[in-house]
Amino acid sequence: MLALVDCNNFYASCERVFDPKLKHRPVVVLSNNDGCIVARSQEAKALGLQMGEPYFKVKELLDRHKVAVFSSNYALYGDMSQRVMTVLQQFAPDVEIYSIDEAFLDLDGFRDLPELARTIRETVRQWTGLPVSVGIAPTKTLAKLANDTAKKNPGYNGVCVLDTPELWKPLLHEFEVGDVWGIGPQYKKLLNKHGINTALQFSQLPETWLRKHMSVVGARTAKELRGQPCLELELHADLKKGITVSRSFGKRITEFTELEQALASYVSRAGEKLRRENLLAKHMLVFMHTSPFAKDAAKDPYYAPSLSFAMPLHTNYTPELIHYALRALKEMYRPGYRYMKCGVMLTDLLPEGTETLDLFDRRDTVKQSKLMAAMDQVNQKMGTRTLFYAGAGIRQKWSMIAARKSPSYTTDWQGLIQVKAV
DNA sequence: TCTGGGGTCCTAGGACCC
DNA sequence: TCTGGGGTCCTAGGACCC
Repeated sequence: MLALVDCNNFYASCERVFDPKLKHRPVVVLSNNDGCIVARSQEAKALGLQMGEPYFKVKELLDRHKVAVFSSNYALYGDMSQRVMTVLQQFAPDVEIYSIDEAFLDLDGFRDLPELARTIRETVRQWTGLPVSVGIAPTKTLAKLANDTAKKNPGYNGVCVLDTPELWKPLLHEFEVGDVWGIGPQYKKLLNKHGINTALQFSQLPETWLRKHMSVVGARTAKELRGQPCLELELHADLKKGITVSRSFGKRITEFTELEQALASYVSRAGEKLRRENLLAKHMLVFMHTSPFAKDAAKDPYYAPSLSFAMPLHTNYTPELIHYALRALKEMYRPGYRYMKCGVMLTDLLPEGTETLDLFDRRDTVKQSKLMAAMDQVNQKMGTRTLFYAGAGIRQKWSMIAARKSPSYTTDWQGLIQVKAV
């Protein structure tokens, strides 16, 4: 048996932990650049606010209902996530951290699963302040479904155990096929067209049909709904395939030098990520684009070039990465466009020390990694951008908007919560 | 008029996830 | 004026090889 433990409205709940005044107030958290809504408290959902809804479109509604609005604070959410995972690891030896707010637990050999599920839920609540839901079933897909059921139906008190077909079959019959894990909007449309509306109907489709229309992935999902495990618990993350850093700008950019600064700082971030995981990259993709939402396409045309190339040698040395990225940028840049976003993707990754040595490699890689290590250390200790490349710009006029960010209560001394006796 | 077959590697695009 | 960011997996089709 597997458990899926999932934090309820994770980002919104994190904000609430440190500000009790928010307890019964609707809360929403915005994406980068305060662009759209990415998390909603229960009360905010009840107001009809949708996931992914652009902020500017619902601003008035938010004001009217006195909704508490936050820019996203990833330092806070990341730290709270770690706390939750640490608690979960006390309950089971094998835990797969699936995302920032959910984990699968291997419960083989455990007895009285409903009682265990309630204990997990209460302990996380008590030790971190965060509400979670627990779903238990023999496969990941069913555990997801159980979790979803526990979350959406108050009668379950946040816990749902589906350990026999007699328990899950009636639920499958009630469950919308589009809400099944692994079935997105496209497949939902296709399935509905063929008269498949419930998870139960889907789970009974013939293998050949599934393979033909939804590939092996769809066939696996159906099997999992029948209680046949196809997806293993992934206990050790395998080698990363790629690292991407991209951002929308706080305002449109037209100048080459500003693009250069933005790209250089994203590439620096990508370099940090590589080094943190002791990886080297060989391949680079640089991309940029103007707004796809432009009202007047004649005045504000869409332009979205990208350049993908192999670097001569594997590297994680930021100046080298910046060099190739800026060269690509220069090649793609056309004046007269209003750029909205750019980014870099590094692929062909290899753990440090496993790359083949090149006879003609003239780089002093020892010196380079010492320099990078020193820089990373300073930035980790003193805050990001304590040390940075001048090419990334000293005054970043294009940087992101985060007008409503809460303090980083748990990771920054300045953000430490203050309690006053009166 | 008929125009092989099978393998591998790469890329682009489409689907999904949080 | 204002629409996020970072991933994974699968398949089809083209290039190339023998």
